[in-house]
Order: sequence, then C-alpha cells, then structure tokens
Amino acid sequence: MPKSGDALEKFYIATAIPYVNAPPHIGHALEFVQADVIARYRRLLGEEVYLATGADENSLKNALAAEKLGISTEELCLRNSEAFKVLVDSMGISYSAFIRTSIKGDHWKTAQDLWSLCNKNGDIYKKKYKGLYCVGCELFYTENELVDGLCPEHKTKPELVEEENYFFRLSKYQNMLEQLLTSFKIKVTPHFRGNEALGFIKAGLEDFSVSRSVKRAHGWGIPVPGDESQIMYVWFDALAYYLTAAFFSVDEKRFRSLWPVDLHVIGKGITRFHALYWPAMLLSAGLETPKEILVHGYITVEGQKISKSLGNVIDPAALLKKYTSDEIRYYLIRDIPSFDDGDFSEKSLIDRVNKELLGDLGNLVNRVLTLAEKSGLKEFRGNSELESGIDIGSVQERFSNLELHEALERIMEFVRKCNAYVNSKEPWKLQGQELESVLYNLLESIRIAAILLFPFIPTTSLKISKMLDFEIKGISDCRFRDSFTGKITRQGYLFRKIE
RNA sequence: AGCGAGGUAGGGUAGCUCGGAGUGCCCGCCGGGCUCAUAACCCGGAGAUCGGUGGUUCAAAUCCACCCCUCGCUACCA
Repeated sequence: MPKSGDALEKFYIATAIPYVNAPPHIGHALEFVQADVIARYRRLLGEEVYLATGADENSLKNALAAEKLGISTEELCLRNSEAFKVLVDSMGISYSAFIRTSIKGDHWKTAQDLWSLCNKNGDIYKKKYKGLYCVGCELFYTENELVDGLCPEHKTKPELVEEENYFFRLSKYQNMLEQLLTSFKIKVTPHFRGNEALGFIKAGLEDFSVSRSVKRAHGWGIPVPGDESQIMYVWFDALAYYLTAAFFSVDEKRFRSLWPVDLHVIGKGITRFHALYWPAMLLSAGLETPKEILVHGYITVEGQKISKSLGNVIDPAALLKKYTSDEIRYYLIRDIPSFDDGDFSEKSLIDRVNKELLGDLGNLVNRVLTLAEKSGLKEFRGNSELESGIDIGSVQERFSNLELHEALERIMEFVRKCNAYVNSKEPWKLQGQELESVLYNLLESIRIAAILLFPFIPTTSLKISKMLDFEIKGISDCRFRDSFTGKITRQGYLFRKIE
C-alpha cells in the first residue's frame, strides 16, 4: 500500500537467471513478464522498484558446447546471453540490472566474498565425495536417476568416482529454515510450494557440494577463493547474482538501501534452491533472507511438455515477429495461471487478442473516442454511476496476493461493463447534459482502466493516455475526478485484428 | 511408498476458511438486439447426479469418513 509522505519504499524484485546453453523459450518470457508486471504495479504504488535479471553462464554445459563448436566459451556465452537480453528488451521488461555471471568483475568478487563469509562462519569444509560419474555427460548421477543402473543419456555404466570438494553446512540451518518458513518470514507463494520445501526439510537436510575440480569444470567458472584447484558449484555462484545486482561488493550504501530481496520470481523446478539453500547461505553470511518467493509453473504446449525432442519449443523471438509485446504479455498473464502450469496455444493467443484486447478494450476506446469527438464537447461532467463498476481494492488485493491473472480478469470485467454501459445508454441517441454525463463516465473509466492495465500492457496504456491526454502516475489516480478535460486525439486503432 | 495439491456444463475457472435453492466468470454452441464501434458490442438460452459411496444436519460443492482418478515434491532439472 502506498504510504504518502514517507520516504519512498524500496522494492527489490529479481527473476532467476536462465541457463544460456539453450535459446530462450516461452517459459522464460513468462517469468520475465510476471516479474515486470509486479514491478510496474509496485511503481504505480509509488515504490522505488529495482528489477534484476541476467544470465547464468558458468555452467559446464556451456564449456562443453563451446568446445564442440570450436569457439571460446566466452564467445558462446556472449552469443547466447544476447538472445535473452534481446528478449527482455523486446518484451518491454523494465529491468534495472542484467547480470552476466561469466564476466570477471563485480559478480566474481561478490560470489567470492559470499563464499568467504560463509567460510569464515565455519560453514564450508572439505569432504571426499563419492558418486556415480558418467564420463559422457561429465555429470554425477544419483542411484534413482539411473535407468537400469545406466546413464539415461548414454546408456553406459557410470564409474564410481571419488573427488574431494568443498561442502556447505546446510544441515546446520535446518531448524532456522523451518522456523523462517513456518513463520512466513520467508513467504513462499503459492503456499503448497512452501509445504514442499518444509517436507524436504523434515526429511533431513544434508550438506551439499559447492565446488568441483577445475578439471571437471573444464576450467570454466568462478575459482574458489584460496584454492585454485576448485571451481564454485554453479548454484552457489548463480544465487550470488542477487547480491551482485544489489552492489554487494562495490557500493555498501546502495546495497543497504536495496537489501533484502523483496520478491524472487522463479520456476517450480528451483524452489529448493531459493527456499532452502539460498536463505541458508545468507544466514551463514549474516545477511537478511528474502521476504517472498513467487513460484510459477511451467508452460505446456498443446498439452505437451516443452522439449526439444518433441520439437514443440516456442521461440518467443519468432512470436514477437507476429505479435506485439503487449499482445504476448497479455496472453501469458491472462491464460497462464500465476501459480500453476498452463497450456500455450497460438490459437488461444489469437483468440484472446481478437476477442479481448481488440473486441473489448480496443473497441471500447474506439467507440467512445468517436462519440466524444462527435459531441464537440471539451469538458465532461456528470454523475459517477460507472465508478462502482470496478473495485480497486479487490484488484489491489489480487496484486498483493500475486494473483496476476485474477487482477487482470477484474480489470477486463470492468472494460466489458463499460461496453455494456454504452449499449444500455445508447449515447448516439442522446444529447446535452445526458450525453455529456455518459461520456464523462466512459472517459474516466477508460482512464482508470488504462492505469490499471499499465503493468500488463504498458505500450497500449501509454497510447490510450496520449489519446485521452492524461498521465499514468499512480493507483491513487484511479478514482473519478470532478470532470474530464483532456484533449482528445485519435491515433489509429489500438490493435489490429489477427486473421 | 511418503508428503502435498486438485477432480464444478464441451474446454478453462471462481465459490469451499465461517454449510442455506447448482450461484458466478471466460471460451465454444444456439437465438435475439443495436448501429457509436475494427462483422467489433449488448441481451437471452441450452448445457453439470459440483469424482464416487456413506455419514452429520431442517439444509452439503462447502463439514466428517472411506474409496477412485489426475498432477506435483522426495538432493544438485526453466
């Protein structure tokens, strides 16, 4: 809730950073959009929002892929990360920082500083690690990952390999983590994801490996401070990115103004890392734990899981050639539940755009503009009978519960009510004060709808604000003013019908 | 197997905490209306044994018990 008068409240929100060994797919776009919608909403509340994202590049897979292609790993990462950066930019994501973890500099120093803090606290120690290692994958497998005792990729028998690595004392934080989660000091949304994490804790936490040999890592990754023979485990360094983006090692004052993370936006596959490993690492380093973690589901395509072998990977870059970023943003939030898996289909994307963006919103704006222009009026006053058509409090509640699809649904319900209002009032038959009052209601309603829709479809909202000559500043403007006086200028259609 | 979530019209959902006529929303389907609007918009209708069985109750989608089905999580996977 906005607190007028007080200093600006900060809101630090961050997406997970995607592995860049594959190009972006629609699931990445979903996460970016969700984070951006929340970020833009918090700005409307008057908060100082900091949105971090980036690319996770220190994976062994990158080193292996680069070797295959005969290029340097740096070159490969640059190339692949660029695709993510382009996606983030073209989806209109209002990020404050884009961190690439393979770039030697702030991030390396931050990851190493975090390591040193944990180490100083006695939570990092050396241990012999024995595991089933597949030479082909260059990965350790657990018993139950194997298929008939063989590597699922190569169908070969993995070797029993022993290696000395550093371990993080996760077990030490078992009780503290349980306490943080049950007391909602770390709130996991939706709730059942938090229960999963708690269930995991109850089964007993074991320390986890946080390094591997330079050889096994192919020399790729961030060196362990004080031990040149070891490279940090990718997760340790990837999680440290949240500190890097907040200037942890370079600007203490700024860091203190940003920390802790108010909201992590992540996929369901990495809940454990964010709800358990990461808070434990922060506790060890003496840093504040995140306040909330939003866990979204995965996107299926025509009911099928996304996978390369099925060839059903949806390339958001290709979508962006056919549809505007607002159209894709709208579809992703509208059709994919915030907390669960959702199905992608281009047909329903087209349906949503044609039916709702064009048919409901675009049509409303267009018909009201025409009526307002024809009226010749410059100022509009009247009763405020349409104002009750939307319950701002209810929309805000949905936002703060992170039920983005529900928030959007409420707003679009209002848009439909406005269309019904036009039909029932038949303003084309009215004149004088009656006509003015109807137009006043519609213009004010469109203005409010545009503000509320701004987090979802910012480009469209800005277009509307230009046509009706108002500014999008904050949620507090979402109530009827005494009169509507904006200069109305038509600037074409908001949406084109997709055939 | 253990823990968790869920099964509501052809599809997708809300309602369930704190029982009160199967109530709501979106898509699809059928019929009508309007002409301000991008064949857009509005209204009405058909369509559900609210997973099953049993129980509590004057009354159950909602509470209790049992069963069936689906899906997540269970150590390094957006």
